[in-house]
Amino acid sequence: MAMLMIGELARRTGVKVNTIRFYEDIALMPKAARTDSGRRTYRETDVKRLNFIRNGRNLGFSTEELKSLISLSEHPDRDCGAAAAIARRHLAEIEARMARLALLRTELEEVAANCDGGRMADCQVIGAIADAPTH
Amino acid sequence: MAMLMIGELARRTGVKVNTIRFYEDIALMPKAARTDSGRRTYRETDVKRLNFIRNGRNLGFSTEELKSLISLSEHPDRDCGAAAAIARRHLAEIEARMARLALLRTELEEVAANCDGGRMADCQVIGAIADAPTH
DNA sequence: GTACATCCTCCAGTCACTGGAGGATCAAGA
DNA sequence: TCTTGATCCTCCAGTGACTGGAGGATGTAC
Repeated sequence: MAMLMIGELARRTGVKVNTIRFYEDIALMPKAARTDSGRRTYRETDVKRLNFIRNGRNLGFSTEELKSLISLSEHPDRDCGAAAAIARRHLAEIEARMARLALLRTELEEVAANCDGGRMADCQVIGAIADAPTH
Repeated sequence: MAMLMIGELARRTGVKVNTIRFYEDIALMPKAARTDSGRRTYRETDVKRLNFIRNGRNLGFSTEELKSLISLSEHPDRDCGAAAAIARRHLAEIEARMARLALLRTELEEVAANCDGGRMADCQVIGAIADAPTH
């Protein structure tokens, strides 16, 4: 089983070198083994874990959520309800964000629509923001 | 015309005291006049400006965008096309974010749907994230 | 006089990185 | 053996938009 240097791990996963080191700092990745001269070395399990992390981040999970999910997955005999709960909570957040953005878009469309390039003094954009509904 | 202390300005606009000071630091609000003992004082124009800022932030404009909009609005004879451009660019960003979130929701629904509380070893959530499509 | 609210400045923390300085190590070629 | 260039190391500052707190000064009401 070949050892990888951090640059090779970065290439294989698409995660930047600095980011991998950062993940080690916050304990999202385990402390890497080192060569005699102090360079980090990695194995296939690290490639898998980092891919999991990258995918999770792409799905919008926070690093803390990913820590929980990884820690859960390391106890194969436990109940997986906790993992499902994290995913569902996350989904609810996304739905809330989408709803908020949809509202925002409607308001902004009104703001943006009414400007036809007159003088600033009559600018609908400024006026619309000044009078925007309070949230 | 009455002078306001920072706490009263905060109460009137719903913007926190610390945040008002922060806005002054980044020059989104002008440097406030001070009393002899060094306390900030505000006038009605500051209430209006801060309301504009709060509304703009609620609409998702960045502080830099708001600086531009305010600076534009201080030149009433200029063309308002620049203000409209900021609003339209912002709208486009929001639409892009919404599209991205919609994709994400679909993927997450799949992740979350398949878990019925079995053992972690068979957990669909973990598996689905591990195999998530690469972006 | 004293209690309490409010104000001040300065600083650290949030989240998830990113980029760079300054220096060590490694492999390959001349 | 020497040098070049790539890669690695640690440490630190910056991003955006605040938030919260320490420690101390000031203002007001009783």
